[in-house]
Amino acid sequence: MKLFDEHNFIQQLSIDCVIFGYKEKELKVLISKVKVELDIYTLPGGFIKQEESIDEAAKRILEERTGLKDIFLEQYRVFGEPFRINHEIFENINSLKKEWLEQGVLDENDIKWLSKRFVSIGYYALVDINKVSPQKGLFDESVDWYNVKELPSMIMDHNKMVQFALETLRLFLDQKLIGFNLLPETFTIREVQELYEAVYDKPFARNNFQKKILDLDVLERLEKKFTGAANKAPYLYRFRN
Amino acid sequence: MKLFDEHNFIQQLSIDCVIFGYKEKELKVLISKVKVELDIYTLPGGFIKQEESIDEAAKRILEERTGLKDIFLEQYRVFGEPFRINHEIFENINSLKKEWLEQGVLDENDIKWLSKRFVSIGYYALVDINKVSPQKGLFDESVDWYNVKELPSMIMDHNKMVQFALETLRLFLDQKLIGFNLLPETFTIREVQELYEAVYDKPFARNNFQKKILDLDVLERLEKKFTGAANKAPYLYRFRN
DNA sequence: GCAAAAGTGTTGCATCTACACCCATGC
DNA sequence: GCATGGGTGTAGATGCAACACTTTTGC
Repeated sequence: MKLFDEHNFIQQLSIDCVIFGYKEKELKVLISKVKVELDIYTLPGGFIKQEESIDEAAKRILEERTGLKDIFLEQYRVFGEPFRINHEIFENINSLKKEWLEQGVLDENDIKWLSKRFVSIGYYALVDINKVSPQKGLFDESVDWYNVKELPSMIMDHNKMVQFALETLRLFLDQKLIGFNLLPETFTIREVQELYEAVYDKPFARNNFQKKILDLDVLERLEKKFTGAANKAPYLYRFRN
Repeated sequence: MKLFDEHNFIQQLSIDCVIFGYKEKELKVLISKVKVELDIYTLPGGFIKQEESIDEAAKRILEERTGLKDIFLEQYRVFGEPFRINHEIFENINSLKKEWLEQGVLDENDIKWLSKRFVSIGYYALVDINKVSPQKGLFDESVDWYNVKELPSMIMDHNKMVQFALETLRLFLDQKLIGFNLLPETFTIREVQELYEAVYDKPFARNNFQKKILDLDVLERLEKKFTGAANKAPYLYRFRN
């Protein structure tokens, strides 16, 4: 089955997404395990159709893996070293290649197409992890969330891609107030603080943080949240757009 | 003469450079006028060879037009709308196309190659304008410096590309101390201030600016510069790396 | 001396940080 | 009452902007 060719997609150009989620005080990244006997991990990625913009392509790729539309998503850097070739997948696993060919998942032209050098546009996305049920792609054995501090070793420069994405996230978290994309609809200030601490990997002073966030004047105070714990109930907040 | 094909270059992917220079209190951009009867202007650009990284490609393109090596040069954004096709050049100027074909500058395959949709990686460069003698590319009638505030209307989204490059420059001028790349080897504080005023298009308070720049502790004070003017001679400074 | 521009110092305001204190809740 | 965590207030430090003043130069 001919999946890829230059009439449908732009050749040698891909998009890879660093999808950030947040849960249990940990910043997490969505990573695919490729369906091969070796343990090969990659960022969710895809290609650009001839008739769509790169932003639309990134949106499509994201929707395929997360089921979500209308997500915060932005390009942050291009990765274009000449060694960016999928050696790991398309050279060292001939048995699998054979299987794919036999099952008609791919044909020889697809393999050739995929084996070229790729320049990849890095996008990063911020999602509410509770709304996502990760979807496997064509080549995926599984798709899972990993703590950004304990990532598996991925193909090519994908680990470096996450590093750059994290730096971009840190740069803009405050500046553009994008962090709320990682939280559920309502949340307490402490939860915001714990998110910030996960992103920057450092503690913040509780009271000053509270003041700083409230002074931004972007949160709407709702009712109190009774946790059952032996202390004052914190207020819930909602992000005003 | 077959110039372009997918064995030498990556298809449908280009690099466009916003080359900033500074002279006479004006921030300038290097722009090509294309060798056609109409007035068509473009940013200097080029393609990526199969064996080189995108940074190397950008460096090569920059060197071709400016003759300079070791220049500050960084990617800043990818432009990937599906309408990014060279209509202006390759559809509305059939007479010229004929000429090129007859003279053997290009062949039909090259025209086809160039007529596709291109995704373009935007790079911006900062150069000492005095060291540059702009070189014409293959399709250029002329290459000149234009005040960033009075640019001609360029093809496709090239004006927008300059706008984004300028925003990136403004973001990093202070943060990364890259402004000194636009100045000659030695300069006065006033010259630095005038550069900043040109970039941000707003005035700065003289004495506070001086303090701020010197407090950065990156300048080395040299001898005084006697201008012949009826006032105190300013010191010259050199940027310490 | 005087005008012009360089260089330095000072004061006030806004912002950030550290510390202190009171409030609500369950046991 | 007491431990726990939420919420608010205040003093000190730091950084930036506005203003004032002195210095050097050529006429």
